[in-house]
Amino acid sequence: MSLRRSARIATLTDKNKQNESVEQPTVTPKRKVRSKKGVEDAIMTPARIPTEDISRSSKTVVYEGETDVIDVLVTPVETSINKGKSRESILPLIDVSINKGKSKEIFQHSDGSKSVLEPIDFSWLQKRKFGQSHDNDNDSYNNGTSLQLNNVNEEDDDSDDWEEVDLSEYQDQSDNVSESRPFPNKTIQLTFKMPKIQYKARGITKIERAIRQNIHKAHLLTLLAHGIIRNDWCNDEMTQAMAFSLIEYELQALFDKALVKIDVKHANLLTIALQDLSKWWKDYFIITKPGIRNREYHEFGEEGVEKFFENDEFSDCLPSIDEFRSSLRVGEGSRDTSAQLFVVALRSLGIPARLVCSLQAVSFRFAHKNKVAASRNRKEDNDSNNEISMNNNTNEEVQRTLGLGKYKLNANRKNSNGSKSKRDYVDNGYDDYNLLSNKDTRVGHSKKQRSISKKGRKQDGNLQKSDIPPIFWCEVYFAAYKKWICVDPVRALVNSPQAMEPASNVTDNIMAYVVAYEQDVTRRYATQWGARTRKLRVPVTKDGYDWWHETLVYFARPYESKQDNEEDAHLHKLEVSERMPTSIGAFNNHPLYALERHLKKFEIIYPRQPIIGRIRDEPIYPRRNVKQLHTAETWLREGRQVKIGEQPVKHVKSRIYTLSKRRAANMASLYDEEPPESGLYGEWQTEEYIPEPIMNGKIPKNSYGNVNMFKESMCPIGGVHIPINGIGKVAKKLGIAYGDAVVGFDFQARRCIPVVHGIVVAKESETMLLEAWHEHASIVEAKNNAKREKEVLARWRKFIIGVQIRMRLHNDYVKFDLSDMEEEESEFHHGESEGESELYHGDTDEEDNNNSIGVDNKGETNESIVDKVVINNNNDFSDYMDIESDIYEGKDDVNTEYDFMNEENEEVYREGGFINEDNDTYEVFLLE
DNA sequence: ATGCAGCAAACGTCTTTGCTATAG
DNA sequence: ACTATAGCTTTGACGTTTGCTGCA
Repeated sequence: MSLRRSARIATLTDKNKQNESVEQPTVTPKRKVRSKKGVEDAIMTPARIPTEDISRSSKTVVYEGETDVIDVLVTPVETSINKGKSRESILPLIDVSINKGKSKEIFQHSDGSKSVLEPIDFSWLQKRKFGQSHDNDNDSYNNGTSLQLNNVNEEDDDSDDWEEVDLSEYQDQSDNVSESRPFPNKTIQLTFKMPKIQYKARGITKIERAIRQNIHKAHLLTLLAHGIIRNDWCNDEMTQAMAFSLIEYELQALFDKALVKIDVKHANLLTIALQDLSKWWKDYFIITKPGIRNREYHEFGEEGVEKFFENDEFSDCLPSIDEFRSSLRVGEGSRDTSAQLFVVALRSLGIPARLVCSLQAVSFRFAHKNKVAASRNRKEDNDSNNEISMNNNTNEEVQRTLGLGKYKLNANRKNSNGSKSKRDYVDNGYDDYNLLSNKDTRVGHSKKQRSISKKGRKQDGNLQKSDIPPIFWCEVYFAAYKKWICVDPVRALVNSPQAMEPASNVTDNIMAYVVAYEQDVTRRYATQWGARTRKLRVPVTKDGYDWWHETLVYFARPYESKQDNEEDAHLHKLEVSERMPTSIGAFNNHPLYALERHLKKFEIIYPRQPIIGRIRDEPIYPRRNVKQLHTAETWLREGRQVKIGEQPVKHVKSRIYTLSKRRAANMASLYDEEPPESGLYGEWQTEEYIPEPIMNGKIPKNSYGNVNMFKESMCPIGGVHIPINGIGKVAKKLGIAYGDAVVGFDFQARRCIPVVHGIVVAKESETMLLEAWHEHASIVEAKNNAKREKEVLARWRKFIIGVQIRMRLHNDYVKFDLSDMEEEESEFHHGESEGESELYHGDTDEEDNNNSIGVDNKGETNESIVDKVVINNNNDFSDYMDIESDIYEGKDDVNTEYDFMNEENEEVYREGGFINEDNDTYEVFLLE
């Protein structure tokens, strides 16, 4: 038996053909089919069948998952091809779909070889013509040993891809099913072994990346807002007063002294004062919590966040400024609060101090899978060992969360010696208002008031002396240096910006955005700005949109101070003087340095001096020497031309983008020609395109008979570009020499199509041409208007005649025959209307205006039963809305014909349309 | 354990001047 | 006979980025 298929079964290797005819079980007697020998060995190549097509089609495809059975129902399909251009043909089709929508499947054959199975392209199939008569009908019916797959055009020369399929093997089995009709139900069952191929987990999609980036941005904004609020609190007079009263007089005096004069000597004094103040602060303020920490993405959405917020120990939650003040009063809180209150203290002393925060937004980058897994495992381990080593776990967890690195928390938290002295200073009953009025007595106050101990006060020596970089710290402006100097009160560090940057392997403190309210000062602290830090921030998009910059502008001061300018200059200097990266990879896309190995295809280093360093013997060049190259054509596109005598500085293999080029390349490869290369030029080798002049009224054209007008500057000298499409015809008519102006290219279906916009003519003919154009345009417009008017009137005429016919039918057959309807109708007709008079609208000629269309019945049709129909667009139909809505709701069965009275007691006939309430128009359905 | 280089996969950019049949 | 126009063609290649892996 045989099977008629229109599947393309092509081969990868075996090109031998076996032309065996086959019996046709379906409508068409037999087809010639090409495929590879043996179904089992068949390798199906044609690809790209859209899976939707398969699912929508009537043909049946059964895929039974692990059972590896594919049922294929062969259905004869009648197809008309090419809109009647070609003969109709009948086309049996097979749908083969495997693995639910995967576009490409790999099949393992019995011999172990793998091949790609590509489903059948039905649209392609349907376009193939099938011959209606077949020479070998008898043969095919008789021997029935081979399966012939489609190809209809037996004479077709492109048959190389097609092979006969010997189905004898397969047929032996299926013969048992039915002798006379081998496939009574036209179902074929093909059995394949499922490929044992592990598909790699898909990588990160664009959407996932966008989601993460948005989460990152949202988180940044909340952190930014958090800092703004805390900074506002730092400006609170009351809190400042409280802080001021706490500071010992000696310290205050020291600051007063340092601020007397602006010079280096006094600056040194200020440094000392700051150091002393931080030492004092370190003693006064006890850190009980670490404050904000960076969290990994996977920790969100799990129990991590809730745990984080439930456990007060890890959060830095101060609901209002009251808690902020009380934290100052009590002298304990998170490390963040400590830094913030220190800013309060500085500002209370009149020191210009900025609150600095390294925003810890959850990263939008994707953690390495093993890292995530490791961290999860660690967590699980902890959970499972909970009972056994509760203490250790707590410590570990706390340690991890706090980001304390190698610092071990003291399991036996005792109130260490360090806090003893402080207890003396704590005063729960501190009176704010009292303080305000008694600033002079503040020293006494503070000393005295710190004598009360506070029970339950926790203090951890490790938290106090931890030397890990902070999240919050501050900056003090040194007028003498014209610089902002960083101060970390917790570690009593002054002017050690490098100590603020956490190690790159720390995960819970990532320095990417350092904001000094309100300035981005990241570059002061990030030592590897170009190589590392930059990549942690929301990237600037291709079109130059810098989200972070735009956001900060929104929050920034409306004015720019001199300090800001100085700072910008300083930060820029820092960026420029950043130390070189130490790894090869870090040079890739580095803003300052470049290696030759990272050059892109259209880039070159020019000039190759200076070499500013070496890494593993590779010279390091400044990034500014990396120059973009283009082909001569591309430069022309930019309105530039290569200078005479310049040679390409680089050659690259040219890529083939268009069909014509592909054909040319294929031809060339036949002759073993080398693939073409294109020469690249740098901008320094080019000059502004110099257009050719118009000589003797002749427009200079390119080899395609056009004028290149990629830029307006490319217009031929003495010529003018008239960017009006269609003006070429006019020029031609007038006999004016012109050239089509090519302004660019469109690319579709792998074809390049020049975009012509207007023409180029000699300047002297411009006026004449434009006049002719206007004339031409007005003629065309008038023609079009006349045409349109004619069409409109024709439609109205048709409509009105239709209405008249309908009315007459109604009156003749409905009204008089169905007496019970009459009553009902008459309601709508306002009691008027009997027979023809219903539509008759007396002498209304004078009522016609622009808003009405009156059509006189000139007896052109015998159907006419009315003289005039008025459609008025300007009336307020709201009065009729009730009736209209009745119609819409189907309360009225005869909802096609009504006439109404408008305000002028004028009948308005409306039928077959509806009122558009939105724009108060009456829309008409023209009944064909 | 850490950092680096190379690998693999996904994403995104680059492309740079027809032909034929039919209707009017 | 000539001109204008619709429809058809074939469904990309490869450079760059980025996460992953293995090695030193």
